Amino acid sequence: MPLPCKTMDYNFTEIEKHWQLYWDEQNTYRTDETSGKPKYYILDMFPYPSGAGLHVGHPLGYIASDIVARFKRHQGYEVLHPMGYDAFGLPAEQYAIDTGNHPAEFTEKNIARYRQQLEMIALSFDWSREVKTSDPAFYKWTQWIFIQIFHSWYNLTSNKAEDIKTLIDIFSRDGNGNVKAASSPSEIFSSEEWNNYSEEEKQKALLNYRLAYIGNSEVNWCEALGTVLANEEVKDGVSERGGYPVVKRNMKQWFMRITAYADRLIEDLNTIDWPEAIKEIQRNWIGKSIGAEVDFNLSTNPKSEIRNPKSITVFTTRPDTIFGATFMVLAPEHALVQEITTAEQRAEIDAYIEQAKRKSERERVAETKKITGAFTGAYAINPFTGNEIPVWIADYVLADYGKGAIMAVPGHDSRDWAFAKQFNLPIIEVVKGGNVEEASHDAKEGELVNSGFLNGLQVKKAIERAIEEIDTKGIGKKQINFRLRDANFSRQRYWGEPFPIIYKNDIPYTVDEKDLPVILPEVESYKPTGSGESPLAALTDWVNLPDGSRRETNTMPGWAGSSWYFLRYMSPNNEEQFLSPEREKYWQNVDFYIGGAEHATGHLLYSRFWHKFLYDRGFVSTHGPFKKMINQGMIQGMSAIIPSESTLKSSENVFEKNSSGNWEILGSELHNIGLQLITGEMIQLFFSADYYEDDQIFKTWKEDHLTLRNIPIEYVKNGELDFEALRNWRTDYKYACFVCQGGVYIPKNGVFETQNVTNTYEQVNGYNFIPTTNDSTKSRRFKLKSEIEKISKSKYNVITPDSMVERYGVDAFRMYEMFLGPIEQSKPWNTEGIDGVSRFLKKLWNLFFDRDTFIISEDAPNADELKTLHKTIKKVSEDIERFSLNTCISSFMICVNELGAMKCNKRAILEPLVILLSPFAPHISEELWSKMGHNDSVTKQAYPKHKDEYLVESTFEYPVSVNGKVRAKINLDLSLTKEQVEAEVVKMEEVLKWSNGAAPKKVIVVHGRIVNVVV
RNA sequence: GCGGAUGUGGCGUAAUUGGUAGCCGCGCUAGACUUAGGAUCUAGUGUCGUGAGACAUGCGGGUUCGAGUCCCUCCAUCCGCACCA
Repeated sequence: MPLPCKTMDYNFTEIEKHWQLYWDEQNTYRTDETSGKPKYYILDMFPYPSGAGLHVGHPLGYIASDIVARFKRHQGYEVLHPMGYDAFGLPAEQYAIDTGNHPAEFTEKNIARYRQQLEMIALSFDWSREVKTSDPAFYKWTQWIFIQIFHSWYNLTSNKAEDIKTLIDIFSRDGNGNVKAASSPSEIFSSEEWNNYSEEEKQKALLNYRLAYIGNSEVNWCEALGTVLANEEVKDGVSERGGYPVVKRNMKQWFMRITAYADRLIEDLNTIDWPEAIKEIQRNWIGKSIGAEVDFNLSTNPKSEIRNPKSITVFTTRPDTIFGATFMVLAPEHALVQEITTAEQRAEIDAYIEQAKRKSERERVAETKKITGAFTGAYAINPFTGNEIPVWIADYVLADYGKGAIMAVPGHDSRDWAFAKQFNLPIIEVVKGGNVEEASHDAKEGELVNSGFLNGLQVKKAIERAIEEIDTKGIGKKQINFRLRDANFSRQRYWGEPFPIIYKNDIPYTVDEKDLPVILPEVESYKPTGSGESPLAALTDWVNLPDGSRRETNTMPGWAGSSWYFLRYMSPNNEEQFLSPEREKYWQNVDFYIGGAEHATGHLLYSRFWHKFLYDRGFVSTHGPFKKMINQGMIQGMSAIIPSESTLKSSENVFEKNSSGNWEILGSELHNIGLQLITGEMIQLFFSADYYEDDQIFKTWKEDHLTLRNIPIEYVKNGELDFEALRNWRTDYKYACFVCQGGVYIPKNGVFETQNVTNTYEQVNGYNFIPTTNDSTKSRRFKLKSEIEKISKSKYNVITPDSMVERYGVDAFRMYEMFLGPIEQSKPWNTEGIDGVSRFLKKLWNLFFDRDTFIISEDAPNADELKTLHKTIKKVSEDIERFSLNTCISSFMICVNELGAMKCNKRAILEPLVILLSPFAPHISEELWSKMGHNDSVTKQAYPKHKDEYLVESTFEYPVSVNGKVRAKINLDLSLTKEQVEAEVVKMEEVLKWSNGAAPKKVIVVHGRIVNVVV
């Protein structure tokens, strides 16, 4: 059912409307697991529906994934290509606080706008699978997964998460003494003790082992805002919104024991096809370091008050440097500090601890370079040298990493070195290769010296040897540490998933699964309570249950829903299970994931964590959620920036005639041209970019007088500023004048009168142009300075897909987005280039028309036509596979240019071409397909395959280079051997000319490629 | 400071394995046509030079018959992390 197009005009608006309706009615993009085809799951990252809607940067990844999805359908795959929304989050909450309206209202409005824009650009999503994290039908299952995590523990022996029941069995049989689990510190109990525990005591003990547990943690507390902030809301120690001070505050929080998975999360990175950059960020974030734990005994030095010598355990990655350990440093919070501090040093130590505690986040950040510390008075014994070494405390040692204590090796650690210099502690060289008097030698290479049995060994070997010795002596062991911390899972917010948790006597219990979901209740006020609790805490009726128990009032963080949403798409309407097992079996996991790199340590890490947990517990069958991933680059905006002067008052004159008789605009001393404003209004001067660049006087003047102003980019067309549009933009621009090197454009609205210059007026495009110089080299064009910046409302550089679609159509827009360059690269959006693809579509359309008549020829194609087609099929298919979509568009252009030159309108060529193009430009393809007499959709056709036989050449024009520089060409039969080619080449006039007739020293023939003659 | 990525015409880019650097498009220049347009078509367009030619892929070296591509040094830009022992 083609549109009855009577003319050869390519009317994209009608065509696109028509076919979108058709696809909608036919359910063309509905996914069907029962098709029996092989599966392909291609996913876009979950968008947060912001109030601003989509700009041209957003659809880049969506269009790319859509092309791949359509391509895979043509290839016979059943494709899952869904879309939904990460609908909980801060902007909606902030909106609610500001307006008093429900955040759901704001969210719904934004979702509607997103949906409308996404549908507009013909993304082939199966919309029947749309999900929203804020929908109770969805978050019921987020809560359900939380419950599973809560009822699980991590068994280090089996190296996986297990049902908490298996732990309870172990406890009742053997107690916890021999349990190897990822856990919080807990007291040792026997099976007998366990069995005699009350229910409450049991629950308390189990909480230390659960994968979701309650812990005390420092949160970012912002007093001025009366709320807790997420890390990403804090910048340099102050709140991102408002810039108020943020301090650390200890609060009870839910945690996810992601650290249990640290090693598997780091190891699995080697098995997935993700961008190296993301994998590297995750590796650094998890921060695996291999080293050793070593005990240092405290000295019984008479100066020390220690009666029962104890030891301090440190973690080090450089056990080889232990002979160079000349002092120790503990974190101020270290448990032993109080115990070992001598009476003499107590005051100093207490003062140091006190000031370290008081430091706000901001001060801590600001003072990272200041070296502080205090001596405890205690000494430890270096187990290898036997020397007494002083024990210090300093806040450069972190309490929650390793053992919260280090052996300081100032010769080979720059932080220790700085500390030693500051407090005059000894520095010993133990690895050759630097000068430890001047700087520490941190490099992990060199030969050991001053190190007893390690002398002469290289660092790598020495590390192994030192660990062996530490082990033999029984003072420590090899140890692996991770930088990764357990993930805070509590938010003191309203707009998030409520926890399925009820407290009885302060012990958390999960809500019965049959009572899920725990619905987010309505509240009176969305404002923070000021006490650091979520707004839910104010709902006493909701919080307090009749039996005296109470609900958890925190909500889950944004990443809860996004950690598993990709699984829900497989069976979005299953009311009985979070995921239908048979669907999981079919879809498994995401084959190809496209999105931004900004989620490297958030969503992309947490998703892997949850997925692994679900795998351990048998809910999914794959190790990881996303097999292959690509990060699309950011599209930047092109901002128009104009220097402007806005302080001129009407009473002042603006231009003046200089001694040589030219009209000039000078600095503050300039004024006084024979032009004067008569209305008494303020005027605005805008200056051309070349004025700005070239004029020295102007340059100095601008410092004091000019502001660089962003103006709406849509007022710039083909590099020219639309004066009228700018003047109408803001009322204070009503009398704007435009100054360029050669003169000034003044609006003809009669606001100026002239003195002595009446005759020099020229009428230009509705403006009075007043030349200010006789110098004809000075340009009369008004040029714009443009700058590449992030797309944002405040820069007036937002371009919406809507405006592009209206002017050029969806197909042109889609193709242009891809044409911009490689998908991974960030690049600026420049609307001007879209004409190129727009012309391409018209040229393609015209291939099918003879004047106004649609004509398709049934003639057999010739060799050239076949070659053009098959070359294109080959290139496009290969390029989609390697995700190089910009080069696909080039190939299509070359193809249509060539067919146009051949005036080809043969069905045998154009039919495959239309199928080939349909993933990129689905509307025009569908229209042409149906015009060629087909009743079914082009989207259902098999993708063409190229045939090599049409591509083979019999001859090749060899470039002939002499000493590596191409000097001539020669057309030779490809059947010639290397020797035959060489014989032909050496005879060539050009070659003889460059070799002065002498025989070449050497001739290199690369068959079918190039010939190089060395003379 | 550490780690990662990227540097090619006026602009976006191409060159999949070491083999003709600049494909495709924008812009620009000239011309044609005309219903005078935000249309279409033709030719040209890396730089210098009248020309032969020379020089050109951030800078400087190296390997090679041959380097945008491989190796070394440096520079610039962007993005992570930032006292993690």
